[in-house]
Parts: sequence; C-alpha cells; structure tokens
Amino acid sequence: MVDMRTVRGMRDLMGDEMRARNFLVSQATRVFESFGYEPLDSPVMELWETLSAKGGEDVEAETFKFTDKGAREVGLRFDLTVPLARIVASNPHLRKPFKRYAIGKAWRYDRPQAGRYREFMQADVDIIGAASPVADAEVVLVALEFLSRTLKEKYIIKINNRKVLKGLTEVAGVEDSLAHECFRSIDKLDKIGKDGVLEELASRGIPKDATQTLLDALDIGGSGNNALEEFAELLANSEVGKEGVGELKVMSDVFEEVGVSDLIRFEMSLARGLDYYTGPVFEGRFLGKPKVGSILGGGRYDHLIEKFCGTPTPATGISLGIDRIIDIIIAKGLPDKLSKGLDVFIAPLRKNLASKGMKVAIQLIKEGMSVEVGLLGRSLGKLLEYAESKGARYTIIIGPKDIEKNSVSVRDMKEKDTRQVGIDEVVGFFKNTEDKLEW
RNA sequence: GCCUAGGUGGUGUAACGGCAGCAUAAGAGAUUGUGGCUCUCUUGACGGGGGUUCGAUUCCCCCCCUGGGCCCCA
Repeated sequence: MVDMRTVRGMRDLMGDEMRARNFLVSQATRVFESFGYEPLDSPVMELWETLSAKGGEDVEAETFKFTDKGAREVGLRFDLTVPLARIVASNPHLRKPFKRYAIGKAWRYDRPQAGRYREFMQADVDIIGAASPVADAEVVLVALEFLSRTLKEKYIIKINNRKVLKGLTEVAGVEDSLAHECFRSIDKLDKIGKDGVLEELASRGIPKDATQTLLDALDIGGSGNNALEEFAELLANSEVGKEGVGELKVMSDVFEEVGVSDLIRFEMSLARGLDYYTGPVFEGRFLGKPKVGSILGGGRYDHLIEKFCGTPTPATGISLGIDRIIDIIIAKGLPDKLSKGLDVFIAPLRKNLASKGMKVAIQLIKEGMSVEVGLLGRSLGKLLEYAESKGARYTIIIGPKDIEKNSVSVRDMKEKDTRQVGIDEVVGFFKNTEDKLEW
C-alpha cells in the first residue's frame, strides 16, 4: 500500500471547504476589481537570492528552500509581496500608482498548529508608487469590504504605525538597539497581558525607568480621532512619533468620512513583523468562536523595492489569510447558497437510455442550469435517494414507459409531485418554472 | 527547533497482555417505475519501526502525525 498521507502541514480541500474557498476567492476577486486593482500572477518558486532580499536569518529557517537539478538555489515563496517587489523592480516603467491584486498559495516552514498551515492561500492587494496615507487607508477599506461580504460580523482591524512605535521608544528612553526587542514584547499584549509584557521587557534588558512609560502606552487605543489625540499627547516630544500620528490621522479621517471607524482600532501595542514595515501597519482579527490568529495583515514597506533595484519606491499593501477564513466560515456553518445542490438530476432507468438523459442534460445546461445524469444504473429508489443527497430540486426520470409516450417524468423533489412532460418540451417547462429555481 | 497531551474503520467512539466491538457514512439486496422508515448482507481500523513477552493494539524506546504552549510569524 502506498503511503497516502499529505505532506506535514498541508491539506486537501474537499466539499464544503473547497466551496468555501471558491466563495472567498470569487468575493476577493470581485472586491479587488471593484477598487480598480489589476490581476497579476507569478511563479510559486523564486530564486533564493530574491526571497532572501528582505534579509534576516529567520527567513531561511521558515522557507521551503532547496537546490534544483541545475544546482540553482530556489525556494517556495513565503508571501506574495516579495515576488511583487521583484516584478516592480524589473519593470521600472509601470504607470504609477500600480495597483495589483494577487491570489495564490504561499509556503512557510512553520510548526503546524490550528489555523497555521505550511501551505496556505493569500489574497493580496498592493499599491506601488503612492506615498500618501490615503493609499494605506484604501487597502484597509478593501479588506473591510471583503470582510463585510464574507464574515459579515465580529471582526476588527487594528492599526498602528512603525513611526509611532519608534517615537514611543524615544519618549521612553529606550536605546535604538533595543527598539526591536521592545516592539516584540509589547506586541504580545493580547497574548500574555500587561504583567507578561512587563516580564518580557525586563528579561530583554529594557531599563526599568523606560518600562513604565511603555506600559502606560499599552492602554492607549481605541476607535477614531480621540485615541489619536492620546497618541499625539504622549509623543509630543518625538518628531518621528508626531509624523506617524499625523499619518494615522489622515487614515482616520478617511475612515470617519466613509463611516467605518467602529471597525478600526488604533492600538499602540500593535507592532507586527520586524524590519519590513516602515509606516502604518494593520492586522485583522476575527472575534468569534474559532481562534485562528490574525486573518489579515499588512502595512507600508517603502524600502523593499529599493533593495532590488535601487530606486526608492513607496509601497503599501494588505494580505487576506484565506485558509484561516475558510476555517471560520466552516465553523459558522456554510450559508445555504454556497452548498446549493443541483437544479436537476436525470435518472435513466435503463443503461441504453443514458444517451437520452445526456441529450436532455445538455439542453438544460445550455440554459445555465446545473444538471447531473445518473451513471450507475441503479434502481429508481436509489437514484432518487442519490438525487436527494445531491440537493437536486427536480429529478427527471427517463424510463421505457416515458419513451413510449415520447416524454419524461419530471419529479419536484420538494412537492414530491411527478408530472409527464414531452421530451422536446423539457427546456420550455423549466423556463416557465424558472422563478421557482432560486438561483 | 523546544516543552506538553494525544493517535483504534472515511467519521465518531468501546474494550483488553490472548477473537478488536458499537454507531454513522459508503456499497448491494428485500423492492428491474417513485426516495428519506425498516430489515438483511458487504466493504473498511489498532500511525510506522524496533524491543520485552509463549503471545503486544495494550508495556518500553525511537520516529511520524495531530492538538496546546514556547520561539518565530518575513
């Protein structure tokens, strides 16, 4: 027997899970196109040199990296942003702003846990060449629109700014060399609480007189401009801090105007990944039952493209974690319309009547209906049972007696009512009952 | 990579150092033209490898996988 397991951390998507993913991908595509983003795809594999451009030893540890048969060092992409940066850098004449979306798989050599897979799908929008925080606000609005159509409730997007965090360390008197250690600790607030952060800060060598300022800052947060006023107050003596707050203010004004402020929280404890972001950062959370970690993340990365081509290029973007959202949607129970079954099942009662069945099926399919023809030559009872299990609204029975009369039997599976319909009038029959078919 | 709890048919579970049982799903039939009930039958499991033992699914060790935590989350 062949070993039939999947590779660690990777999964097959069947039935409802795949229906959920198709739904999410189609919704994401629709939303992205609505906002004027252009589709883009790129190889799942990149040269190792490209993937490592972001720097950091951790990248290597968490990448599927190997040597191909031509002795090239390659790896599976760990996000959709690095490939984008490569493409933008190698196409310097793209008209700006370049707004593109990409939906595809990425791979990370992580330890698998609930909601954390080694192969997962991301849906990404990015804006290249726009330095204004309005661009940052836009990608957040794209994500909000997607969430309102899919999860509908119980979600929030947290926002902060790397410049605000930098300012915070200045105000608190933390050395630059410890700044990243510091961010890493306070980012864990949700997970380990204030006391935990305090311990973390101490163990990472943050001076005691600095920790009080940092801890107080963790309380700052909320929706709308009021929270930002507190940010500004705290960072009054930091130029970079004030700059960061100013950017958030621009974003906040957009959210106020659009009327989505209650879905946004500005939080000083949000840091996200290191090295990579230069300005606003975002993270989305689902507040309901299955805890799956962040469901989206993103931010501004104004220096990444420069690393490839030397040309300073502002950029911002956001990534939706499709696999985690699949898990949420499955747990919530799939909406009926996603699991909607067949419009019509066709039950030939003799094998030699299958061709008649196919003929009728094709006619209905051309009308846009979903139709399946029974292929196993089972008894009528079994065929009806199967039709029911596939959610068929109607079953068309084709047996010798029907053919004698040049007709078929159309059974309404809900009403359990069967009537004779001429074999050439089937399409017309369903056109007239079209309003009954709730598509 | 580290710590920790687990792993029995597709799914959910039971038992035991000595025949691995139940439920459900799936397939066939009772019923070769009108389903969902019922009845009968069938298929299908001890994650893998080593050790202790007359005998291991059970006890021990290693590995793999899953969940939780840590590290990390580009």
